[in-house]
Amino acid sequence: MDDGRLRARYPRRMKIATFNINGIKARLPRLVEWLEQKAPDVACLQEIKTSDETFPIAEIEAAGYGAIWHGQKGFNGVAILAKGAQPVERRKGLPDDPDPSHSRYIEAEVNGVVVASIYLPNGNPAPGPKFDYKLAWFDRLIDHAADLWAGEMPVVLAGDYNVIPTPSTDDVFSERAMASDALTQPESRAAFRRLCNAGWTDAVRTIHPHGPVYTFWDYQAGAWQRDAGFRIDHLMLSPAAADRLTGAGVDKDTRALEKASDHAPTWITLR
DNA sequence: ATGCCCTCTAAAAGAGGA
Repeated sequence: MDDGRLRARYPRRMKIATFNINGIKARLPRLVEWLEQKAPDVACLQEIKTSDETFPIAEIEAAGYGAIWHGQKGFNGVAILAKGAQPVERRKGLPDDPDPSHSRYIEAEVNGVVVASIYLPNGNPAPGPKFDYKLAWFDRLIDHAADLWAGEMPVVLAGDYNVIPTPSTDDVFSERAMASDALTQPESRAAFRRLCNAGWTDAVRTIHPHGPVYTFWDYQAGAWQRDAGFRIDHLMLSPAAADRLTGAGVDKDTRALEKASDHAPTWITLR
């Protein structure tokens, strides 16, 4: 086997991104540009907001990506794209979901890595049934993460967790402004800590231990212009994946474009 | 205190987002 084929099978570096695109149909030109410019090896998408039948697979394949998706008409919806490869689907939805009508989880194997694309419920208003649903969903994710932990392969749990991990301005422009929001509630943060304490590594914060690393800026009230953002898109790594972590970042330039999503793509590199 | 804005679907005096 020549070196080129070896590199294709065992790439020396793998870039894995998560991107809540807020509507894949409205965002398709931005998505294709981003794939061509940033060339992630794997892209986990959330809020594709389209049914399975209307997923724009032709355009994504034309950009050089294979894909699997778990769609839903109008809301939610997740996908996993792989550059020059077909992600091998492992599951759609979490185990034991009492309400499988929400399309919020899809999991695949790509190049020897298990990758999940996660759209955790927002949970507003808190308290209330939507907040209860968020916490219950998070508990099921943590249970499933324990099962993945027991497997052989490195695991990356990537997505929009809808949790601001800490009150620090490193994670949120104003804790006070967000005090009543489901994203900052003690129960939301406790669930996120349970995942961390189970041994999962918050990749972005590991690479950038200090300073703001926002991933979301609201469309309203000039949030982008005044950098009123927060950090809710996370890539959580199993030990085998964390051992290979070499870099992480946020594609802030993508948020500045016309017709941008309110989230920015967030990524890691693994050796 | 509330809404600011955006996308979806339906065709709204709307729902949902974060």
